[in-house]
Amino acid sequence: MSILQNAADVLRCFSKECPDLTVTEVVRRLGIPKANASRLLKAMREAGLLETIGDSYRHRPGRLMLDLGTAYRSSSNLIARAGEAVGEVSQRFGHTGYVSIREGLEVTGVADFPGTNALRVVGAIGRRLTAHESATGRSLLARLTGDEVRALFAGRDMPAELDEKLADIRRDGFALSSQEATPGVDAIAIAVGDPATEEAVSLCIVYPHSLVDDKGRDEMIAALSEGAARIAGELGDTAFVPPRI
Amino acid sequence: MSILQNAADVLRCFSKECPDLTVTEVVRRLGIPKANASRLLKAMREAGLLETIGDSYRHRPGRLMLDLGTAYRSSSNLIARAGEAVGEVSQRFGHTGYVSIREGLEVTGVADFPGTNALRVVGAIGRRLTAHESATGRSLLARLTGDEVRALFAGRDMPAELDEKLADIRRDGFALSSQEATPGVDAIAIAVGDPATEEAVSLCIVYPHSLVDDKGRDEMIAALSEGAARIAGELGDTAFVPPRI
DNA sequence: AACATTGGTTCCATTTTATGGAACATCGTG
DNA sequence: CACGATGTTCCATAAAATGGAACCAATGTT
Repeated sequence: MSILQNAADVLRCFSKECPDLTVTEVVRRLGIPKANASRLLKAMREAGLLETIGDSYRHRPGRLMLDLGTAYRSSSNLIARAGEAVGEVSQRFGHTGYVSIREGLEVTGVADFPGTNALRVVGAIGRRLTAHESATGRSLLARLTGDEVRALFAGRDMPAELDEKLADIRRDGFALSSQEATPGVDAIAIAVGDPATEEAVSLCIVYPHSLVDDKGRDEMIAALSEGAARIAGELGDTAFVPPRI
Repeated sequence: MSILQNAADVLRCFSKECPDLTVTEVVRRLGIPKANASRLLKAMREAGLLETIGDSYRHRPGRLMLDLGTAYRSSSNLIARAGEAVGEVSQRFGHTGYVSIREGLEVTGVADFPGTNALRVVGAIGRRLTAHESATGRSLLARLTGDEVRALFAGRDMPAELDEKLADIRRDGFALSSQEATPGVDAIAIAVGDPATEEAVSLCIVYPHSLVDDKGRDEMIAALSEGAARIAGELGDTAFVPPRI
């Protein structure tokens, strides 16, 4: 197996929750011989893929990785446009907004906008959610056909009401969640895609349930869908369903 | 040379300005044989370090890299704290703020806060600045001794007035720039370090020159230095100079 | 329609690296 | 000081990367 694969496996060990690793932690997680892990981390350090924290044994991703995240975002004008649209809505209403992408049954935030209200939802970026258990994930799943969704669940049980929920999203053009992943937190999500690159992103606003009534929610849906519709129009996304409240 | 080194070199080709690459672009930039580049990119793709955009020949950093940037930020509680402090100041005054780190004679933004004023400075993150030609860079250089700074310029000419400028920063505890990197844009920067990890970051606010008078500027210096002083106190940074306006 | 041009991949023998088990080194602690 | 936990070095073997050239495919060009 290529050493690149091993290096990538090491990198995959990092996350917001686990921001640094030692040689033995890598050994435990990947089940590789200690000697390999030691040399691998050393080589990755020398290549700049990792760096040590202070002069301790702890390793974190190299500084290089910061730039790559940025490059990723600007490589996709879908993400850039989506970020712009969400940023506007986030600022107008003061609630936190983010843009996320799906990979299999997981969704990850790629951009976020903190929101300005005193009571706001924080920390969306870098957190992984299960696609079918969040509005943002379902808005992305709804872009697939029923068969494609079932294929994603190959092996696992597909939640009973998911089909129905996705049908609703396909009809309405937007997804909602109320106190689902986090108590007291509601979310609105609308997905849009770029046919040229076959990417799709979800534009999402999260807000405290207690702070927003139906009217406020509908205003945000309208604002978000205006942004999404503009992007869909510009990029020629035919799968986009103009939201109807 | 390890293939990791080559892979890292490929990754270093990416930036905000160059968010995707083809095989031949890599060949041109790195001067390696075409066959190697082709196989290297393929291996990196298979490892998840890269991905292709749509079904074209263009490559961009893998999705993985997004998470790594996030991990990097949360690996350093200095960066996290600095981000918090800058975020508060940014929001209070509506101007863009960012946190950056120095590496040799370059500084890079690691976190940014867009600012809410209609007239604001955008796009700080991922952009590299020359350390001595920006307030944020000089605030970091001022933490070094004169000899250390001269060592950084080994070979190159060290700008004549830099020594003097850095002395001022060491005395005042903050750095200013007025229309230096960008016409019409001023900046305030204060550096703070974590003795435990030997990291240092700069807290910086950038704002349109035309929008802020001396009084407003001093208020921002005060707010920023309050945040910086709190961090310095908590982490025990003895090199920190409490700013005096 | 034949022909260069550009961009990418595959093939092969040779050279360079990675592997994993075990011995060795280092550090902090009871 | 001995212990346990962690990280590094050594070695022969197994597995890679290398680079030159041939090959493939799409795109313009006369």
